[in-house]
Amino acid sequence: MFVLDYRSKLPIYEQLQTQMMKLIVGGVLKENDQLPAVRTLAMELGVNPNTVQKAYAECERVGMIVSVTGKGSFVSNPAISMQLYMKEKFKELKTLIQESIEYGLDPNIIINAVTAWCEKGEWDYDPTQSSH
Amino acid sequence: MFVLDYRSKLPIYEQLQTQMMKLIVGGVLKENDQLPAVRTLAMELGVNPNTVQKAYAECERVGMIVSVTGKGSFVSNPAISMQLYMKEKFKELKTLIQESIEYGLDPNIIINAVTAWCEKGEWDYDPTQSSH
DNA sequence: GTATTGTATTATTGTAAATAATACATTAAG
DNA sequence: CTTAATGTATTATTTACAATAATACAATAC
Repeated sequence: MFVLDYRSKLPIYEQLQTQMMKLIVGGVLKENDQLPAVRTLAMELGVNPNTVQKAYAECERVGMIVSVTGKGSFVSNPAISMQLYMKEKFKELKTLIQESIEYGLDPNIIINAVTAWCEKGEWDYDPTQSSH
Repeated sequence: MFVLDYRSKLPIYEQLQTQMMKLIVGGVLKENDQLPAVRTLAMELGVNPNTVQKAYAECERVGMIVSVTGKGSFVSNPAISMQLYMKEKFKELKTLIQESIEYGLDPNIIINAVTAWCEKGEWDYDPTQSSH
């Protein structure tokens, strides 16, 4: 269910957190689906229960899951999670674009690239190649 | 010349590296401009020479500066650095957009947002608000 | 030859992630 | 009510790495 990269600079708990959020937003995990118990998942992944708990806690903090002592952890409303995810992604996107423009990238080239990628599905489009 | 945030999660040497690359790509530093000596900059910033050296080494690794023992460190061709920067930024941008779409964001909404931001300068535009 | 510069090495310190080992709290099941 | 399973919290330890400190070496300019 989860894939960990121990060589990554990203902490394990962040990797877990990110992947879990993606599963929720991507619809793989449905509303009220029960997540593996902290100890169970820790066993499966070969990590410490505290590490899994940290990931679960962060997911709950942003409202993507709900954890209840004695019962377990459950996926909350996917629509709301999707909203959270969208907001986050658009924030990242805006920051990246602002920084790019601030340091000299041509806004029109950015629009052309994004359009080619999103509208025409031309994922091979490379704005740094003059052939376009 | 450089501003360090000691509370940041980013290591000092990465902050230095990033800021130096921006100065080069942004045209503040011209071709063949000599950078401060490792020891000098370390003194000015109140950090260890090794930390500065690490930042310089990384800038040289990607070809943005050239360091010569006994002479100093110098800005290399800004056009090439800009190319490198553009390639990197567009790679990040594509990855972010692909991931966003993969997990449900509407490609048209992305295009609209990017267009509003880049073409119209409407940095307040929020694609997650229905008022638009 | 001396000073300045970049580079390399070794040891030490500080911080944070991750682990380990428990303990406590709540819920479900019997 | 007892037991098991669950989430949560705490403390100590280990580990990794950034950063420092103190040198040493290498190449260049004067």
